Amino acid sequence: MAKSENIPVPAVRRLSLYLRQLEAFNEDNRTTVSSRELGEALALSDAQVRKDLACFGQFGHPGIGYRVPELIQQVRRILGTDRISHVLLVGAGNLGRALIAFRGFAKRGFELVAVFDKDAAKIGEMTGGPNAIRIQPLSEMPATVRKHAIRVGILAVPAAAAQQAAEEMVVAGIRGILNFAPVTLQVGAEVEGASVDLAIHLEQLSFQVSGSPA
Amino acid sequence: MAKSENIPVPAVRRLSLYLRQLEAFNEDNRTTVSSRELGEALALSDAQVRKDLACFGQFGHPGIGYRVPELIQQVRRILGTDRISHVLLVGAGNLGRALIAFRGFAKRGFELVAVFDKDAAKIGEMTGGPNAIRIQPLSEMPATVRKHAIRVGILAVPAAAAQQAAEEMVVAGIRGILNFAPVTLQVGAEVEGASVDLAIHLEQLSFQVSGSPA
DNA sequence: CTATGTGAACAGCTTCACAGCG
DNA sequence: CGCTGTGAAGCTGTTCACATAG
Repeated sequence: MAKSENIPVPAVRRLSLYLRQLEAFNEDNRTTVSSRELGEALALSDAQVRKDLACFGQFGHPGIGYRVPELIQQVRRILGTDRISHVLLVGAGNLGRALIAFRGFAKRGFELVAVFDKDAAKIGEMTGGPNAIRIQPLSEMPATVRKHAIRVGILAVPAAAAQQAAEEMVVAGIRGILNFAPVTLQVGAEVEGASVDLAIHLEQLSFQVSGSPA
Repeated sequence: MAKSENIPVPAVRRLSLYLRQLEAFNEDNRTTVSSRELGEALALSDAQVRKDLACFGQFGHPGIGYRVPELIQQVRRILGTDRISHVLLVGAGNLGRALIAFRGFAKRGFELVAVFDKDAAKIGEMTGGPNAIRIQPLSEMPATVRKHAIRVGILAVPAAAAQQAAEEMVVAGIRGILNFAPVTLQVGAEVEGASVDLAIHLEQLSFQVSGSPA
């Protein structure tokens, strides 16, 4: 039975990995999978897989394992990606444009419906590449957020502009920010933040590669 | 004194955050910082900051705090970024090109010195934008890795090509892979891996935004 | 016999609280 | 005094081992 409280944060992170792997199994027409198989594909123990899933309900079938399509549906429901979520982007620079062209979002239940930039020269311009979309001024953000019921936004502006842009996103009604700028955003507790800093990931690898013995 | 063993993985992750914040303080010409101030800027407790740093040595000065330039130097040394590290990129698609144009690497001690792609049509082409660089065939990777003493590589190819590309990187001598493809790479224990999956980060935000009360 | 779900044991990380130094 | 460094305590997450179900 679902332990509605006491859900470890790491378990939620792994839930996304389970979903990704389950979808891979599903495309290979696997119908069931055991906790051991799922764990092996993700370098986790079987017990870990079972404990994580047990946080949210009883999805397994003793002697059988987990039915792949069923579990996919359940995990999507838990993560809130069983319906399409509208997402916006602030910052149409190099990274922002790469994100617009990225086709991986739709597959996972996200649709990029609006792009904003501070630079007046970019406003109104259509971005190139696939999924082209019109760039709007920041002033239109509150209305667009309301219109499309957007809750999550991606922030891809230079470090110096990030804090202010984040504040404008919060004012516009954004509840979760995926931040690509190399700064720690100071936002209220009512807003969730997640950061991706490319240089930091390289640093971590650098440490691991230097530190481990040959 | 440095506890040369028993270094918590989370402490190493935070080390990169400390460095980033210290550099921000340094640009504001702050000369010293206390564990409390450093922690506040990163939403961590003062004790956490002290414990983390104490894993690697005694850098603080009682009554004063930490001297900013001194600590920056120490942390860089620990992370292995006190010298420039050469990095390669596999995959010159949308994301790859955005990474090539990204100026944030150099500031943190990384230099992108080579780009590889499987697509014969792209070979030899110079990428556009800043930091333009020639695209090489995968067959040249082993020689280039040796020539530039490259240890870390960025993998930015489609999911279906990622595993094979990763294996070629390992054969070429790469020791750490930063993977942007939405798959779990199966690599030997002698190779370090780190993954960035944009859809997964959005999923996590989606969960947090849905799950928390209004 | 296979594979889940789960209490109990274990390990690891964080917080606390304070001695000690400048 | 202010602030670090650190043992001890507390807490959270993981692994183990087994009862249970198909």
